[in-house]
Amino acid sequence: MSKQELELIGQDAACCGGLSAAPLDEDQAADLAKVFKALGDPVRLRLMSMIASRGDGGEVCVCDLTPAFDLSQPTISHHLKLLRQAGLIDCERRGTWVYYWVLPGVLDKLAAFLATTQPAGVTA
Amino acid sequence: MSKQELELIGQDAACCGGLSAAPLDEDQAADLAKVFKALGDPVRLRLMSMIASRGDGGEVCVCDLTPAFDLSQPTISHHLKLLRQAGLIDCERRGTWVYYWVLPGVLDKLAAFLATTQPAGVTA
DNA sequence: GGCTTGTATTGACGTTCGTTGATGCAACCT
DNA sequence: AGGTTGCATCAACGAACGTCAATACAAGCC
Repeated sequence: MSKQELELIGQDAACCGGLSAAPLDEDQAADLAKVFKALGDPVRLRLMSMIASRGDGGEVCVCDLTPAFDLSQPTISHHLKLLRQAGLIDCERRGTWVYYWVLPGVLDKLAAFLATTQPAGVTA
Repeated sequence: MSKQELELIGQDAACCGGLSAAPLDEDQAADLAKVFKALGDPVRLRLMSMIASRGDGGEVCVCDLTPAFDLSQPTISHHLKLLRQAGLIDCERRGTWVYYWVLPGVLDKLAAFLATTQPAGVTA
């Protein structure tokens, strides 16, 4: 159930000094744009927020997410799939229900990528 | 020349505790999604990076941005307009040329919004 | 004035995206 | 086994997006 994420925030965002450090090359830009594009939809942003606000290691059942929107169930499922393909979240089926959580470190790596003041000691 | 930005990263991202603090309401999500959508294109990400890497208060002439892409001049102009409407950059015409710069604080506010570990003393 | 250069806007095109109803699959319960 | 519930996938639709050629605008130069 959990496969095919991008795992690009590790190499690109963390290592290469961030958006303001130096001009991105085409590949870095293409990879990172996928992540921002995934966050560039109100429904997906709310989904991310609902999942992320469960705290570290927290999980949310799809059955708790869907009723918060005026959208059909396939639409929510589609947005969750996009977030998963962007490497932001992962999921697991337990019995009848499917639980989603935020992949650890992803949001902080993205934040570090955007920040203009680079945190000390990130050279490694 | 400089008008019609969003200026939403001030109210939403900074004040309301960030993505992981609590579920976003629809309005916050809609506003912030516009910013992430603006960053969700490889060309616009590279443009942002090229402008932001000029440092604090740094400016870039359009004539330095356009030749870095295999795209027509109107396309670059269009992407710059979207970044400006998202409240990320601003511009000014000086003589024949137009210079762009990153609006101060925007990237750091976005980074703070994404970070799961909220920086201390942001309650005000 | 006209000519040239740099940038923005317009109008059109093909592609991608967001959404839905219908359907399929997985797991539980009699 | 059959029936029910939760979630994913499929196929199709309109809307939004990225791109371009053509055009318009602004400023400098002759």
